[in-house]
Amino acid sequence: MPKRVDHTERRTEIAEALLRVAARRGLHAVGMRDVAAEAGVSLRLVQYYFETKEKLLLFGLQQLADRFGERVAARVRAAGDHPGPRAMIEAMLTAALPTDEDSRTFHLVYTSYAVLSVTDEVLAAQPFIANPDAAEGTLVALFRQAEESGLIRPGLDAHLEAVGLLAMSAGLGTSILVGQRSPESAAAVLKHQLDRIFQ
Amino acid sequence: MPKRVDHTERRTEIAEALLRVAARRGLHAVGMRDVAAEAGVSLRLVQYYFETKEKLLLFGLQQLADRFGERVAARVRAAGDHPGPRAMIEAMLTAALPTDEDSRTFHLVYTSYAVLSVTDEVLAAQPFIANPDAAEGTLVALFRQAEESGLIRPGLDAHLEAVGLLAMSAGLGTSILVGQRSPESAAAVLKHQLDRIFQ
DNA sequence: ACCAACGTGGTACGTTCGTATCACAAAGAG
DNA sequence: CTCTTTGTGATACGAACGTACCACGTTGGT
Repeated sequence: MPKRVDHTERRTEIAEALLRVAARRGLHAVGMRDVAAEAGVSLRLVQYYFETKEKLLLFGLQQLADRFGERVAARVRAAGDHPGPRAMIEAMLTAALPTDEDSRTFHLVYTSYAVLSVTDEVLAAQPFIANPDAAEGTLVALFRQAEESGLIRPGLDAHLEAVGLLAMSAGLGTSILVGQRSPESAAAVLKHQLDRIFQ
Repeated sequence: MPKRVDHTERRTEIAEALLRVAARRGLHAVGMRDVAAEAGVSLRLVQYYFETKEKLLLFGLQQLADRFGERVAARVRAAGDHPGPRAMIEAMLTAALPTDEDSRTFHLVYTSYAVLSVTDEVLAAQPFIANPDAAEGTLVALFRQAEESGLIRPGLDAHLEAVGLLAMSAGLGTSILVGQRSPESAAAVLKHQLDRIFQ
């Protein structure tokens, strides 16, 4: 049976299983055995490809961030061939809202990781600063571009707007997740905010 | 030794211990024995006053929400004798930001509960809808009041503004918690947003 | 003064967790 | 054709967890 196997691919499959279980039962309740069962492999294999649970969690977080990046990129591409800054910004912000099962998973698991990273030092590492910072940078650039095109009233602080919008989007996402708000009303709030900034 | 004891008071003490441990090591890592040690009582007593861990968690969440309500109320009172709507709104929103150790605890543990409530049905019960909804209602009322006093430009949607600001505050709080943003810059973002709404 | 209920301690039980160990089959290298 | 490496299974181990059980001193009611 033991053909030579691609480690990276196998690790990805197992990490995907981890994310599925985490989405279903919560990240705190995920055990090595659950991941193994979900991936359809033995416990030993999970141990083999990720020596320790911590490394599995780390890889899973990385994977989650990567997948989300692709999701946002796809959304932006779907916004059209030459989308204006407003359309791109709206696509980015609404992509982060938990509207379908995939984005629900992302939001829930990512938030779980964020909570873990506060008390677990080794998990606090890269992605919780790098990833949102990148989104912030992109948003700032889009605002600057919109400003030069005269689409928004001049003199507004691109950085403050970008940070505020991202925080608002994240907060709305959480309230959707816990069932307090509908995705539609959250999108309306974001749209309202953008309406005030643009034109 | 067994004097007749006030159950409510004892339960409160134990719940406070739970919150302290949760703040230090994360809610997911809290065990009954940890709570007992932190409260300075035996494991048996924790079992005695809360028969099960689930009930302890539920009570702890209630306690956390109560304490936060008091905190916000104190902040609003501290804003002055006859604070304008703007000052009250700003007090409410900044009270939710994790600036000191107490509010850090609140934000972290509350977020942990929120994450748990998504997958744990019994925990999803009351406070995650009731509490934010109350804040939303208060904010809406303040906006209406400000509108009637002519402090803000007419025709703005009080509900959309309230929801957006609360979400922004929550999102900023999380980014402070994970170390991405400083409390000062988060407060500046909120202030900027309020500046645009008022007058 | 007795008796039932209350408050408290100690400890044991069954389960689950992450990790380690042992064994072995298949495949590439020489 | 051997031999070392790689992949995989089964299982064992020690710790920690939530909970249950048993014993005992104290208190208030009658």
